[in-house]
Amino acid sequence: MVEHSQPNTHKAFHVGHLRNSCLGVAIAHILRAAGYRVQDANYIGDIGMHVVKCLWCYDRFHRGQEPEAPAAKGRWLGEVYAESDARLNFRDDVLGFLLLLSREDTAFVAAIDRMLKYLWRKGTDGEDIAYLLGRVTHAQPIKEDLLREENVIPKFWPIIGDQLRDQVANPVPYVAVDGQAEPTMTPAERLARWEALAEHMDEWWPRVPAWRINVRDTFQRWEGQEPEFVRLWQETREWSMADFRRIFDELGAHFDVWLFESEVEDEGKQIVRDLLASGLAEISDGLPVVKIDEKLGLEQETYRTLPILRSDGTSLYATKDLALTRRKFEQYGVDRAIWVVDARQSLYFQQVAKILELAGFEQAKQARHVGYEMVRLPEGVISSRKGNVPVYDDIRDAVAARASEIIAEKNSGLEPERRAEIAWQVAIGSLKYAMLARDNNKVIVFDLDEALSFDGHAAPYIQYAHARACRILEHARVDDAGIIASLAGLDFGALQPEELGLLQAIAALPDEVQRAAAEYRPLLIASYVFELAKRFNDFYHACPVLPSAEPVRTARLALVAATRQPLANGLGLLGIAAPRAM
RNA sequence: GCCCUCGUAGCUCAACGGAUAGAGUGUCUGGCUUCGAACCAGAAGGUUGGGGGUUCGAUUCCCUCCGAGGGUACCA
Repeated sequence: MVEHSQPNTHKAFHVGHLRNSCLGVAIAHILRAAGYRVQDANYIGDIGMHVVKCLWCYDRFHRGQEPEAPAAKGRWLGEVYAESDARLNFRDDVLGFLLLLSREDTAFVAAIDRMLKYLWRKGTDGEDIAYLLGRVTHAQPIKEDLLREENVIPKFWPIIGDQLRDQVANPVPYVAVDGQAEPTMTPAERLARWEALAEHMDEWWPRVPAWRINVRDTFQRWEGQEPEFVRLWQETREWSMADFRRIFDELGAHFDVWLFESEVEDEGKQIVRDLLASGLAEISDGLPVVKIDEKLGLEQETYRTLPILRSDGTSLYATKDLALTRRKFEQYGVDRAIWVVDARQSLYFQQVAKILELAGFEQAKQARHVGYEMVRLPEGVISSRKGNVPVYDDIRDAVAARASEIIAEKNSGLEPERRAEIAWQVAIGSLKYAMLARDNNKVIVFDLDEALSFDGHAAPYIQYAHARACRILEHARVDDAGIIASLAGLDFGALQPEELGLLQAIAALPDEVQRAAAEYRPLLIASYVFELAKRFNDFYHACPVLPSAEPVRTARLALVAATRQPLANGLGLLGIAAPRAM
């Protein structure tokens, strides 16, 4: 069983999720091709803190404001989630920004220092000003609970803005200072960030603590299964699910099993009770945990300690994964369970498997985590705080539009319907290839401009080779049966190096599949199909097929047919379509 | 502190201990009257982060240092 995709409802499906789905789909295909019986499992994060935050924000600020069109609701809900996060983290964001300024900008520190001293002399909010002053000049974090007057930051905020505006208006060339980190933001970016925070400063800052309490209360509404809340959860969850079903359909991701976090909570809590009863788990500072190293008698920190339930009795990801992992082996009868989840959770999955093993569930040894690194943008990490989350739908639209444009330009004879279909295959293929032609343990730098270019090492190169092979066979008016009938008497005459190279590439597929399956590395197939397409191009340019005299013509036609098939098959393993024309 | 991953051409990436470390992209030069130019040919671009070691042979394995990212008890 390959568990992959795992999107969270009430959140946007972005380019990071895309890598996971592409990897999961490809790994499942490759394992099947290697001879295994495989089940694809999706695990929807339909409950948890993120859902509670989103629903709190919806209920409190946006009830009834959702768009009419059903197709637009999922995305809108994701925006509400992002807003809830921004509201609840507002103070942390503000203080984090101040810390960044005080660390990176000596001019800022000097100016703020002067202004604060001035205010202090005037006797304004004396102790808080002294505290802020100390923190800023020493580039130390400001702790909000050490502030005497709660609203000192909102009062202080315009002063910071004045300074930042001044820095933008009177730019000073940047001079590197030894031992000091390079600034991560330009003065203009700092000002923009300040303005974004300033917009909500007076309204949000004072309310953050109350909001946090509200969210905790909202969590209890879920735990208590309050009917009105459950209804709201079901309704909004479906908005996201409708989106997901469409996206997975577009990506060619089909699932044999749909798992939901909301469905394994009770089972998970039961396991926690069992673990506590058996003495494997214990309550430490009020928190149910398993001290794994201690139970294993390990001196060296290895598996550490895993909390398996919140101290208030609500469930954690771990609570549910313990139940789910057992269920995969017992209820679904699998003999190997694979988690395709990003590499940050690698320790966590080792912990889950080890706890089950300690509890006597031997099959947990056959649970494997296939990790992969994150997707970044050329300008940096994807972060909802920075507002640079590339939503899947937007990327897909951009790539599809570009594909359509290029097809119209290069193959104007195609009827519009066919063009639309092929544009789609090229666009999705391009995106998928960008996600798969990189090893699992490498960070992907996703550059939309690069994804929009269909030249070179990319899916369209391979799809194009396939389309040309198809066209040759079409011109020759031969089908597979005709090719097969001719095989016995093939005569290449003097075999050309390009023909030999192509033959070798064709023959390499089975070994590549086995290796890719053993190592869970679709990259090997991605490299293979590119290499095969390149060999085909070499052959194509060096060895005319249709104009050749018999018996070479028939032999080369067979070679074209024998290339077309593994090209299509290899692309298929990656979940990429192989159009017959482009 | 401890653990994991990464560091290869300007940029994005390959390379199952094995030949002169390869592609793409970008730059420069050429090729459509020829099965489709989303292609092809050529030029230029490298102390594989530094230093040790194992080996007939190291980008690959081991040690060490440097740099980047991530994880490390109530996020997922």
